[in-house]
Amino acid sequence: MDAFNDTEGHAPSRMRITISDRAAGLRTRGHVYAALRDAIVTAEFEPGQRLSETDLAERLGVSRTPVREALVRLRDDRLVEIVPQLGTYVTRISHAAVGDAQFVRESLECAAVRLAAQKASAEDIEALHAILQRQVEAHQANDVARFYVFDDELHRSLCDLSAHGIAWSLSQRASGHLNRIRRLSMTLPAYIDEMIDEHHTVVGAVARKKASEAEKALRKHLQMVLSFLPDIQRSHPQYFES
Amino acid sequence: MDAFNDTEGHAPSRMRITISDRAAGLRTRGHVYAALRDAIVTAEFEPGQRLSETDLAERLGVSRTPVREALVRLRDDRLVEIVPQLGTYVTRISHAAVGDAQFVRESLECAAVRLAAQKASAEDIEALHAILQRQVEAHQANDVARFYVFDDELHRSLCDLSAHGIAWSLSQRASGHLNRIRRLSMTLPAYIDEMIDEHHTVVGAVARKKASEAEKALRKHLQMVLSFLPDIQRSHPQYFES
DNA sequence: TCGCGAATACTTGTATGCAAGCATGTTCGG
DNA sequence: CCGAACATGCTTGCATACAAGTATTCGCGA
Repeated sequence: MDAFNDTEGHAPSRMRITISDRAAGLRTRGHVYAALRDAIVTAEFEPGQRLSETDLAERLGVSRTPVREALVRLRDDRLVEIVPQLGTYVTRISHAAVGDAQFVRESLECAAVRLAAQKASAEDIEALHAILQRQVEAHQANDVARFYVFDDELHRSLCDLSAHGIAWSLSQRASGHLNRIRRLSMTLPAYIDEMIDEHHTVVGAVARKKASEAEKALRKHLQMVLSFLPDIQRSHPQYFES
Repeated sequence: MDAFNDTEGHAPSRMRITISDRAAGLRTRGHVYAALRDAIVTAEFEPGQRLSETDLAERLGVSRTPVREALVRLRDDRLVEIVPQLGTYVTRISHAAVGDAQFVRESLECAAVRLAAQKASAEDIEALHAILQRQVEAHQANDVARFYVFDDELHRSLCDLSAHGIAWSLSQRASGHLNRIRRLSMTLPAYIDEMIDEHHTVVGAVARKKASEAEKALRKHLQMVLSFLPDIQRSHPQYFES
């Protein structure tokens, strides 16, 4: 469960880890993985960019060993490609990888929301509405970053309610390519109102314990991310492969 | 995609890697991960057993570095628990982990089989039937190991037909606890006839392009593994936690 | 004989050194 | 002037050494 918890740092998205951080907490490995993943997902490390273990180790103030372990995990996430004796590269966004991530996310989260609709208690529904409310406030404050924080929190809560929190862990772990698109599209907040509507639809269906309705609404909602793809590919063609 | 390909060695399940293997292929890392995972899933390394990086490195004829990387991946698989400055332990089988694995497998494979039913060509169906045939022959020859090899092959083929081979990769990656139960139950071949029947039902539904039927049949089939759980827990109570 | 303390032998986490291989730049030859 | 071969500097893969911490065990004292 906490296999992925390390990675979703809501941290201020800074990649340079201060010496004090290292001295204080000794969980350097988790920090390195989180920092690198965040840097890749936010496109601070651009798709296609070449990474150097030595360089990363220096910039992070650690040795190559924890950097290597983090890169191996990121390879499992399909976010980097390690070519022996040649180099490590940030993967370019591919339609196949995006499609796979979308498939995994739909499969797991839709299955989870069905269970959530069956199991959710009144307090659970209350908590979901609270998250929705805070997300609306973030939108009104024009705070896009916070908006997406609560977006994640809502989806995670839905998975947790299914009693299979692993759905969210695996979904996030597999959604590296999708999240890159999502982050890149943060400058295109055209559909935000629509997203909020869809969130209300999903939570409403869960509250009324309509599993199939909730699944259908969530699936439609998840597929909206894909609508960003053409725009992103147009504005950042060098980030995509072939 | 090949992130997990390393691990599913149909290899003769031997854990000691010969020197020649090491000198010849330089993919020691994949070998180490595959060997350790196989040893855990086959209960050669028993649940609860303490592992030592140094010991494993000696037995495998490599250094601690590739062993460590393999153990980190196995930690993501929830097959080992690494306690800093204390030791690395093979996780005991827990109902929660089994339930999570079952949830993931059902979600991904059932979603995949729906797509498979829609996309499968005549040749694809033919290939599926061929696998079924060979599995029946393995059963008639009383070769339980081969039976399970073709079982995996069938499930993998169904996922591949969905054009999302990642479904099988992630499913297997997440099914460590389930596979341990399956391996332990290889001495209880009571339901094998039933399994074959269910396989035919699934493939038949796919052939007739009945997505919902295929999904329903596959779900029922997947849930049968859980019926092994009480027996296994009775015969190996020390493998389970709490 | 029992109890407590200190030393020891382990563990993992990290850092560093060495080996093998590829790419590029430079230099020498035609 | 152009081309090819060689040397250099980079990369990752692996091995090893050091550091920090814990459990156990052995020895000593009451």
